Amino acid sequence: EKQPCMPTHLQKPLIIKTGVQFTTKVRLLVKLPEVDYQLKVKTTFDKDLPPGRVSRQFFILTNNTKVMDIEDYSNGCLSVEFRHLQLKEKKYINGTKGSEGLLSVTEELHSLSFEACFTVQGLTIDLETCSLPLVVISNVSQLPGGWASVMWYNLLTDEPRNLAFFGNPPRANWSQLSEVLSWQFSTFAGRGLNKEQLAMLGEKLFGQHASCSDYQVSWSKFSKENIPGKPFSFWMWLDSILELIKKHLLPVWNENYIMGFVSKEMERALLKDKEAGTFLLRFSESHLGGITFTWVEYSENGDAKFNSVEPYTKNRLSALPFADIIRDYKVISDGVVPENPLKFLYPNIPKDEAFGRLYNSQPSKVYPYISSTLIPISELRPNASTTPPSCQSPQPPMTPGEFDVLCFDLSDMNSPYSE
Amino acid sequence: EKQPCMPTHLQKPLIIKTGVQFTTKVRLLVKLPEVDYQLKVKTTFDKDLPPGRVSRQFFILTNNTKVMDIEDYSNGCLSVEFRHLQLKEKKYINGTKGSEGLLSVTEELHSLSFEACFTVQGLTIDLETCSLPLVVISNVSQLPGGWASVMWYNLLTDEPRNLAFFGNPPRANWSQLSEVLSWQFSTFAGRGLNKEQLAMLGEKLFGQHASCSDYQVSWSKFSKENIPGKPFSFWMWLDSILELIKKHLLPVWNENYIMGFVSKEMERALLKDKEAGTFLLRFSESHLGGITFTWVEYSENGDAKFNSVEPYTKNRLSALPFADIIRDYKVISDGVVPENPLKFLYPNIPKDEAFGRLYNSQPSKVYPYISSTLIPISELRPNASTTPPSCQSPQPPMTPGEFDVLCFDLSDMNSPYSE
DNA sequence: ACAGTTTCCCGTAAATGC
DNA sequence: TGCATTTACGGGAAACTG
Repeated sequence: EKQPCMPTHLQKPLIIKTGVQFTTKVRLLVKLPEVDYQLKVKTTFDKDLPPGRVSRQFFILTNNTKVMDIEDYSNGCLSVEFRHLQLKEKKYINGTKGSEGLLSVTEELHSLSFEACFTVQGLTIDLETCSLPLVVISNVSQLPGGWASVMWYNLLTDEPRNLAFFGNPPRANWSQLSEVLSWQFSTFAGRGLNKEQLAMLGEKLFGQHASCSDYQVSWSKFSKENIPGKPFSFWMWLDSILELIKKHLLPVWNENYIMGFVSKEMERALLKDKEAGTFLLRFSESHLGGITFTWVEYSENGDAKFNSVEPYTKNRLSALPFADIIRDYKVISDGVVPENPLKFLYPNIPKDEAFGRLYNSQPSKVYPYISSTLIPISELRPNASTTPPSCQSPQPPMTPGEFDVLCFDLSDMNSPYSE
Repeated sequence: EKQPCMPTHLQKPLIIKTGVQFTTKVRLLVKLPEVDYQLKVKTTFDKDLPPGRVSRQFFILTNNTKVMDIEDYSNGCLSVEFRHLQLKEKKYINGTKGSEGLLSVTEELHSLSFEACFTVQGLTIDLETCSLPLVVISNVSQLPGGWASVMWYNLLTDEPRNLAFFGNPPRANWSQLSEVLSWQFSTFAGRGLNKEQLAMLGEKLFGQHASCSDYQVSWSKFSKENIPGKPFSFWMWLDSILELIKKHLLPVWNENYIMGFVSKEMERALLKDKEAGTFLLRFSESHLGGITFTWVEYSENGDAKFNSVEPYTKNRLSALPFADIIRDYKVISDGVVPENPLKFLYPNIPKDEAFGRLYNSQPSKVYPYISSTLIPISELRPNASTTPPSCQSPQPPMTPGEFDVLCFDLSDMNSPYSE
């Protein structure tokens, strides 16, 4: 006699942080006859999990029952919104933790259940439904891992609540995955990734075999294994860049001035033979969340020389916005007057024409003080060098594909991390 | 038959933040005969307060009883340490809040009580004692206000628990107060304030009448009223500087390179006739937690010209350490090659001699990148000016007086804010 | 010892209360 | 409405815990 209130469509797992409030809403899609009594809904965390299935157990710290109400703004159906819900971990549940120690916390999927019971014409009916899969984290530092799970789940299954998904996660085709990655950028940074940028990402995952859009990526390779020679996984690296854009590079990114994902080889191929002082902007591949610029100049004998500045990370960028860095960057070679080597944004846009609108208005007058600003400089000693390796080929931007976002009909989650 | 376990000596109020753990320890100074049973101590917050006396009420969220133990490292007396105590505010206690709405939260004094009961030879004895006065805050932004209360209480009363102290707080003699202020700096920043620095502070409080060491300062003038023309009180200003020193200027302050508290008039009097490029370091009087440098230069006709840079605040200083700012500061006047105008720390110490040891080691090589650093610059347009007013006279440093710190015998508090 | 995970708590921002 | 105070929670770091 327990029966799901409604079949639900494709549901996305979302992320909840313990100790941080979230909101969830349940809507009754069937019209009940004669609803003149109160319909109480109770929400429970991980209600139906066989114990031991997940290694961590949580409970709802706050009030978890509420009476349904007629939705004011809609067609009069019943709904209830739980606010200020908060999750807390159950500690020391009979000795030790559950079995699946193989999964990391962000691979562990959970769910919220909703129950209601009512009697109509002498017949008692139990309604029950269950939310989308959820990832529970305890610190925002786990958010990137949580997002990786969300993406992988959405991409690779239509099952509404396969909580064991990460026990044996399927591989993704690069053609699908690259679309999702581009969608991340268009959703959170306002502009997706173009063909060349995606090609570079594919190359990072597969090596030089690139192009092949039906290569497959394993979950592990995507977000768990470190990139060879680096102390972080592919997704951790990519997400650090997404964060950098969101917090410090939004206008520059949206103007499409950041080529960003381009190999060092490609970079050289592009800049070679461009006018001296032509530069492009590229994300660091060696450090998390860094952006650098590379410019070309020519020695007396005509040899191209490529210089890249030490990547700027969030700390530096919060001291000085990136456009201002580009405007003010100076190189001092051997006591000569400092000069800004950045003249043309690749392929040939005069710097101020590209970035002019993005420069910060100059320091306010703070009478009686002399205003002061920070400027980024490099001092060149005549004994540095850089290495040159192989090559490849990119081009202009393309519109990111649309990612199919489906709605969650019956219950609607809202945590700070839900979108 | 309730009797205080021990008279206690001078006790200092300390600061507890709601929701943040603190520790307190009670020691039984009388030796009990035949202690073969467990002596349980219970701690209560604001136990004896007549309701309505304070406007906010709090309770101990965590376990508040514990059994006394023989202190291992000492002479075998009984003691108990409560850890992980946490305070939470009682909400909506019978309608509205208490009466004393006149006091701000940091003026409201509270206390912790400790009770124990034991039976010896058929005689039941209740022991009870009560902690030092306490200030309860809910956000670290209230910490400066809390410290002001702690200082005023310690300075002006010997009463162990006059919780009504701020109902009518006495005035302080400047001679006492200045000693306490200096002690704040020597305790938290490693170096106290000298005679000249204190004179400048006195002047700020009293105006030009200064010198008079028996001037009195009211509690309100010290920490509640704003300085005329400024949006902050004297103590808020001073504390912002203390914080700036603690976080960003410790070595420079301890080397005594920051004159800091010096009026603009005095500054000019000092720098006048010093060699061009002589500078001194001074805290901003117009903004909270700022430090600036002022240097002297001379025009062709020999007139002294004084320049002060826009004060550096914690944000700037966390992007670039202050010593490096001094090392790298450059002024660009009308396209001429940038020059560092700072040559000699007042009175005549060559800059690098003074600050050399404090400079950050130069940027690490980040092959294959060109390392980069931020430098502070000012661009001078030939239309700025500065104002000159009156004068006075400072000199070299003096050792700060010792502040009489008395121990708390019976119970010992420990919160992150207790010292 | 160590890595994965959680807790702690400052500091900013937003919300709340008076 | 404005100011005083509290709550919220990201982010860095420490503590925990197998």
